[in-house]
Amino acid sequence: MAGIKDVAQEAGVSVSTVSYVLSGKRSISAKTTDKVMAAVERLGYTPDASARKMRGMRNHIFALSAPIRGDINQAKYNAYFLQTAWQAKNRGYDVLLLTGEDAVADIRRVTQSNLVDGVVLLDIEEHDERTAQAGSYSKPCVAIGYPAEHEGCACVDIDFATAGRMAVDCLYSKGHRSAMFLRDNETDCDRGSGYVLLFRKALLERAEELGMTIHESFKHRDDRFDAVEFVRELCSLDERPTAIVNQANANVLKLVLQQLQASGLRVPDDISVLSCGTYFEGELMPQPITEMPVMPQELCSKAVDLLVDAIDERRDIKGLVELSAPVMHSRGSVTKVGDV
Amino acid sequence: MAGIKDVAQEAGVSVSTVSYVLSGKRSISAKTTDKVMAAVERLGYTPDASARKMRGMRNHIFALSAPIRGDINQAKYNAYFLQTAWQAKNRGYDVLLLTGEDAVADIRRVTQSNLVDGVVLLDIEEHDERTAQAGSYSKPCVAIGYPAEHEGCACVDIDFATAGRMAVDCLYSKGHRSAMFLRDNETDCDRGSGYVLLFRKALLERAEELGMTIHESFKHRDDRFDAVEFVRELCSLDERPTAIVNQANANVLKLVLQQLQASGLRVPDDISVLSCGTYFEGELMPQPITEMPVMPQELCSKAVDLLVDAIDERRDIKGLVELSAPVMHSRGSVTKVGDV
DNA sequence: TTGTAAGCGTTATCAT
DNA sequence: ATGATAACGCTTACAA
Repeated sequence: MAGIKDVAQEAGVSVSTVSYVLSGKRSISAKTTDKVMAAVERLGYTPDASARKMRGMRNHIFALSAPIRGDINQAKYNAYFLQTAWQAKNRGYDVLLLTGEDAVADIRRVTQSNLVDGVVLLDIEEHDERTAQAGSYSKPCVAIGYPAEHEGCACVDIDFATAGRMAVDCLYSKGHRSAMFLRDNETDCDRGSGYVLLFRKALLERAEELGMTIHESFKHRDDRFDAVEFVRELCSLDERPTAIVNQANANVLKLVLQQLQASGLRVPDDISVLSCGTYFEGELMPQPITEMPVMPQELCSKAVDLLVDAIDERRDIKGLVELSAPVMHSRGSVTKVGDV
Repeated sequence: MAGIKDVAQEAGVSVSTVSYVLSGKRSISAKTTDKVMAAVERLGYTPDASARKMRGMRNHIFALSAPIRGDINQAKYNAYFLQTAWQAKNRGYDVLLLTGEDAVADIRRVTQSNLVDGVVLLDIEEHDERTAQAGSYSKPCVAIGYPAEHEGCACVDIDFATAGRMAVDCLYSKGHRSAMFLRDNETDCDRGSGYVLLFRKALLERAEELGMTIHESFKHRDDRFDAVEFVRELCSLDERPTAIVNQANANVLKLVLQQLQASGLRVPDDISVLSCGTYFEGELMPQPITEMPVMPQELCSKAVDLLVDAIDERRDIKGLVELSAPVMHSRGSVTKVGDV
């Protein structure tokens, strides 16, 4: 591998001249510049990343922590991986993927050894060890999610409390007085994903305020969702709910939509469907579903911007919380009901 | 940040002693070891990754190239990301994610600057610039896939040619003489994903040999698969095919299965379904489907092993090709037909 | 068993 | 406008 010394020799100049030509940090004569660039070209010289960083320069790498937890289907994080990597590249950073089970240990290892300049946290739980320890990391840290303990890092998330209220308000204003709340299997809740809890709390509270009824239902058999049972319960309720608020994934919702059709219930004529905190972009739904989606692109973009700011501008982002307003994408699956 | 000098001072020994205690490369008295370890603990010392690598040591990072191509649904690569990261960690390596559109440029950048010790290539096309250029990378490289040009790197893949023949043999031996070939929308084919081409070629050739009829069908409207039209065509054929060979993704197959049911065709009584090169583990299929799956775990494991071997043992893996035998997972969706 | 010092490839501070 | 050189934090050959 050709080093800066080889280039200097090839060009007949000193190493510092080569360095300055490449960095542009001082004025160099056109002739010298040409000689050096030619030599660089000829030798295929690329500066060594480690040596460069030894001089106190940035590494231009940050860690992306997405611990693999056996029970969870991780497919939904793919969009976050790609968006983070993409945004990082836009800002001149590479992404080091950390998927080990002991996430805190991994983060400590890569931050303390100066392998990375910062950390992005994915798949945040309500009580997340990674954010709880963030204050002790030697590099800035941004969480995509909104955990209870977040003094040591910045947080970026959708405002799920508002989303919960918006969901109720949307339905209530269209005359709905009773709705089913459809969630994924309980794993996520047990783990305590913050957004699920927040959304549910706000949903129930706002419904209470307005005097709207929310039926919670968990129909899972052998870890699989039972759509037939769900629809059966829906139909058997005294005052049949006129809407479904969905927070489950695409597969579960598809099963429900199918079963509704099989039961002769048309969407939205017989029942409205509103999906929240989901991401059906590109998913093949039987019909378009009105949605307040999560926004991987927006969240990742914000997170990366914040982190790069903290790194490059030495900005202190500890404890910062940025919640994005939920956005309602009307796709016709929610309609008015009654005499409203 | 505490450095090795601080530790040496704190422990009252020389820097080299600290280094040797940590590396275990020479025998140190128990007393000294204790003193040093205590100091390391007290100061929370972690060696600097760059400085370490400057001394010719490995970086213990490799690049994972998965270029974002606008038209493709990247969700299917998630399993490969995670498996690669997981296997890498088992072998003591971290993974740097490269998703830039100009993949070759990214790879050159990280290999030439010694940021990574090796490269793993994902989502390989039949004619892939990344493998075509692999010979000129300054680090070893493994492709998960089997492209035309692969002199400069190692390749790890399922043996899709054999899979194609196995699919035909399986159906033929059960009395099937005519089948529909169901593929994803044509994007993958146009791009020329190697495995799709290989599988199709072998499938058609073997069918020809045995005198079996394969109907190819592309029913896509507005970039969406039209299951209704597909089943209509299936039923309208003179000698109605008794089997479907599927290579499309879970969503497309689900639509077809649904439509078959709607048309009164039962699987496998009225029509057999065999899926190849897919990965339905954990997907919610209406019913279990006999499958020759792709095997992310096995492929990634092999790829990582190969790469780590090349890095740590300086083994030359250029041009190496390792094809895994396809495995048939019988799940009851293929049955005998006629008087066999 | 332990210490001293050279050197890895850069960048930045001097000097010229 | 350019060159010589110290320094970054570590590993290891050589000395004691």
